[in-house]
Amino acid sequence: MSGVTNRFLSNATNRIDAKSRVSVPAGFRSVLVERGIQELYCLQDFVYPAISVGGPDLLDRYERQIASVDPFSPEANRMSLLVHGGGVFMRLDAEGRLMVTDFIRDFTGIGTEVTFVGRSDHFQLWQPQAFQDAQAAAREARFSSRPA
Amino acid sequence: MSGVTNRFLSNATNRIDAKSRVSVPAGFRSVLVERGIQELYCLQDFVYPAISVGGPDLLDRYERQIASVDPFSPEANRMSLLVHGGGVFMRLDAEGRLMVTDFIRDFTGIGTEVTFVGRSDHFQLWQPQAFQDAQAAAREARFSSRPA
DNA sequence: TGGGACCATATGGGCGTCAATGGGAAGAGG
DNA sequence: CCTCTTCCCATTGACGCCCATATGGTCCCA
Repeated sequence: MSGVTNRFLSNATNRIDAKSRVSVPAGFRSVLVERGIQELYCLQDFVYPAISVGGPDLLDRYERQIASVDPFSPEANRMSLLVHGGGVFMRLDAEGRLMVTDFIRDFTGIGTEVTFVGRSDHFQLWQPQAFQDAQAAAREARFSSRPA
Repeated sequence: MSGVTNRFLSNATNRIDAKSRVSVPAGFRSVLVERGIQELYCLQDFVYPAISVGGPDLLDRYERQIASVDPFSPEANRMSLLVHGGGVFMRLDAEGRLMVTDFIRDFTGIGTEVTFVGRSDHFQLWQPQAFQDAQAAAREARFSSRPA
């Protein structure tokens, strides 16, 4: 079924407080509950300056990929460096907020606000303007000729 | 299963004090406890300028790898030189710190700070900047095939 | 149909606990 | 006898856990 509560959809922008916390949009939180996700696995996106956030299954998916090659190969070493060394587990506080660490700030350029972007089976953290730009660029590339 | 306390994940950078000690991140320490690891086996990574740290099982795994290739190959010879000749056992002190020896400094270029990098079944010690660079390079190289 | 009670989300901040760090003193080894 | 290491305790700063407030929207009822 294609209900609304079991997928991460749409986007929202929230403010970061003085303690570097930001509320995860309520809609996303209910998806997390729906999916029984408590531990959040966070990883740098491979293409965009964004942090991907999902359940442990997100990590599983990458690990299966690693397992498919020789574990001692430089290839596997490189993947593990990103997936294991670059990935972080986080949890939300009682109010459904997460910490915006330097790890997240440095990679995304996030300053005072975070744009949450649904990606179906996970969601992402973006610097608001970067998200606008990337979306505009994606639109541009897909529908090549369109006057603004 | 992909619990959080039974694998080494994510990364953290800690300072080395005047006595050349550095705190192992609390998260990593609990994984060590979880796995019943007391003696730490350390050796040089085959690819990167990093020291790999794990339990005695880490040594086992490398020995099996050596055994799986032609024992007279330059490859096996080289691996044995590193694994058997280059490996070191260490222990943590009561506060969960380890000594940063010259063996570690020389191979990694570590100066005043250490970046601890989770690698699932073991973790690594990196010079902070070297880790940043290696990760950026790995991301650049990306995967040959990507998850759907 | 307009007003108001009610509710959920987002946001702000206090406070206790624990990890990270620094340094002193006792013990082992050369 | 001197140095290097190990054990122990003190400090501090970050993070988790808790409760308080604001803001916007919805529903109910007059």
